[in-house]
Amino acid sequence: MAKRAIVSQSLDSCPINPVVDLVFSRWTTPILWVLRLHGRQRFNEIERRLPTISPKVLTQRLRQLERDGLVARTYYAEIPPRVEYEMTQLALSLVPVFETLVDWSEAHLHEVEQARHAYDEAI
Amino acid sequence: MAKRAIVSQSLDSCPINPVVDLVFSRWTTPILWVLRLHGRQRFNEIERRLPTISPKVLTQRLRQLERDGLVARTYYAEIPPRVEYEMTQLALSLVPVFETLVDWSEAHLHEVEQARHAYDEAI
DNA sequence: GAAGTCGCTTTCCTTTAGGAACCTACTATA
DNA sequence: TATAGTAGGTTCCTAAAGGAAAGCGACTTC
Repeated sequence: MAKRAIVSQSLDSCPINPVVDLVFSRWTTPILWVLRLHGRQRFNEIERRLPTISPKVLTQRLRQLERDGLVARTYYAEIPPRVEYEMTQLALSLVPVFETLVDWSEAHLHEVEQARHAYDEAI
Repeated sequence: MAKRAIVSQSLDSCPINPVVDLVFSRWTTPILWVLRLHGRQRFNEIERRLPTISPKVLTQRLRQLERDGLVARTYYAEIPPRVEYEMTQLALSLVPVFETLVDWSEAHLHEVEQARHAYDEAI
């Protein structure tokens, strides 16, 4: 808590840092992407579509996304229990942001590859 | 290396993941932001403007940004030595992306705050 | 002669994220 | 009886990131 306060004190000069922490921490964009592509779905469906995520981490990320208001969780007290996850309106408002990133990626990512090769060639 | 390959196998379904790794890994946006705000500058100037970064990490990040083609490094063999860093054209092409993030932040970040409070209140 | 400047590098240490494997209660199915 | 499926929780462990502090070479300043 105190550490976070000190860090943010220096990082607040970068106004996009809160959004980065929110949206671009590990696994959050893949999860949101899967939810966007395949709509409302259950825990195990998400897990199957993200083959390398462990259930522990998936739970952690989904809880965080739920707390941040980006994912809605619906619990059905059936047997066996059923839980469904979906993007919220707030998360949907991020879609244009993602599209901007996809556009940049398509336009410029190969330049990054070139730069890396050039850098590595030059030792 | 092998691990990275396995990970990307499952994360490539999220097409913005390479950009996220590139631009939104820790400290990269604050560094780019400082370079954008204050233009071409020296190592110690960046360090002073990011009070909590350690020189080791700043060096690591600058090298990575240089390799990725986002930052240009100019070395002057004077005594004491002088080094200047600046954004490349490639990095400047990211500015609209950053602005999209700032816009989203201004429009929606308070909703995230509200969602967190609501979640925490509900235990 | 001591200290400061610059752009790092090196070493050591702590923190943290994340993976693996196992566990839960309950039921339907084979 | 055994197995599978449901949505996770728990424990243990390791790899990696990152911070703190010291040092370096070559020179200038006090």
